[in-house]
Amino acid sequence: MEAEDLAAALVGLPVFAGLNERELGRVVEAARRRELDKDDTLFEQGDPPEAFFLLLSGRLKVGQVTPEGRHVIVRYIGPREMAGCVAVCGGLSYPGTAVAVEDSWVLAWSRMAVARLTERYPIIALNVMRIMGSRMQELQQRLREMQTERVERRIAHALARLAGQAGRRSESGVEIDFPLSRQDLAEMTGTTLHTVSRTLSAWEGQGILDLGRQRVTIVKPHAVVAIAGDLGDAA
Amino acid sequence: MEAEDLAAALVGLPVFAGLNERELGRVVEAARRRELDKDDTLFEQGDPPEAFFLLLSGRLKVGQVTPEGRHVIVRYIGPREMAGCVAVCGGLSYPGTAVAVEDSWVLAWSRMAVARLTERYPIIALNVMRIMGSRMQELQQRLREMQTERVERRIAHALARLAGQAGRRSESGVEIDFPLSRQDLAEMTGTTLHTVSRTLSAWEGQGILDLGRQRVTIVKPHAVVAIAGDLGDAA
DNA sequence: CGGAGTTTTGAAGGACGTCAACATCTGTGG
DNA sequence: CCACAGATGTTGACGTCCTTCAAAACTCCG
Repeated sequence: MEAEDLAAALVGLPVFAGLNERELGRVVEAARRRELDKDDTLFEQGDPPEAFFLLLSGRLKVGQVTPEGRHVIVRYIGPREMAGCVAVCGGLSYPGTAVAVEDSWVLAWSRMAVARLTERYPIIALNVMRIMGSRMQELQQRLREMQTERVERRIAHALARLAGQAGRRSESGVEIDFPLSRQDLAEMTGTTLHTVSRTLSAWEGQGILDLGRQRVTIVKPHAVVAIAGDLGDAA
Repeated sequence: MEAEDLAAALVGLPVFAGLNERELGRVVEAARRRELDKDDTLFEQGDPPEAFFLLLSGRLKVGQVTPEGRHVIVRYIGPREMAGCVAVCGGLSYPGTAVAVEDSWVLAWSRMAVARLTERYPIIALNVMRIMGSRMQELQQRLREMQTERVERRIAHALARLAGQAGRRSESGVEIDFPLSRQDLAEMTGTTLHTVSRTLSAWEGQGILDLGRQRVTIVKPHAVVAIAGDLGDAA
């Protein structure tokens, strides 16, 4: 990919909204490109934040490990999304570990480059502020779900969110477009892989889902939304 | 309180770090002061975000209500802390409702004033970015707790956090310095007031706490931290 | 003193985690 | 090409943490 193409890829991104083409070119020049193979680690929980990333292609999984060794998935990051922004915004370390769940390409700006860019183009700081605001709303919503909702609903919510982020229309419905295990879903929703397995199996029995190894296809999206929403059953 | 005193009150605040006294004066001039009586509402969930606030004195409770009518407390805000920042940072509405739990004073900047100030003093945007970064870390930590920890520990965590934010040394220990009901603690930790009552009573029996109506005093802070940390019992 | 809000405590039931065993799939190497 | 190991997924039984339901005691305030 050439520099011009990269700049083109940045057009329309909320982070760089308000910059013209030439300015985008400058921004791209300050970045390094980096390729990640599946299962490669981009940054590790606790590391000093050296860079801020933008995902060009592929998909990342950001997770945390508790002192007791329990794994939690904070979020998945798709193409044209940022990663590492929390840490670079003044954090002392990355709060989580980012791993590629597919082969991926990222753009990386060093901490210094970020400082220079935000100084030169203050609008970037405003854009980041806006994006972090919406991420905080998202986090607050998940926190509320965790506090008030049953496991079944939380799983439905997670599936609905994933379908929105990474859903691909297939012949039988909407397929989550990256390898997603029962364990992953459990770590997203604060439950166990057993409960996830049971729940998904039940839904498959009702024709709502089509399941495979590390693969979920939503056959009846409306049913999933209904479960996530407020209806207890959705036959 | 006079304008000069207000400017003095702003010195040392992370939001306005990097501004000199004269600039702080300008910032103060752009704000309106507002008094809140106990139980007054500062802003309501869903309202369009009209202003951004800084708490001068007193204490606010930010909560959300789910579509099903369950209440969740997002956070408490103490003196010198910001409120409404998520919404003003590009949100379409306030994500929660802010209510004064004590008589309070706030400084309020209208949305337009915020836009003018961040344009004139870009460092403010950078500061806000930093603050939001640390708040996001805090939120992620709570989310992790909700997913991995038992109720008992979550309550201990909540108490430890509150003691840090609003603890006042009294003769018998550290007292949470504002009215805090069992229901409030339940809404912070995702449980019921019954479970909170039972848990706190047990701890009082062990001499860890001293309880009253809407009042909690931590007699043995180390025991609370131990429960929150990793030890199952703390006699 | 009355009444509303808060707190305590008991009992019963259920949602979900834990433990255990087995099935299935994938990739690797002989 | 097949066998095997390791990862992943399924399912059942059981226990328990916690919610739900219920009732009573307590505290503050007018």
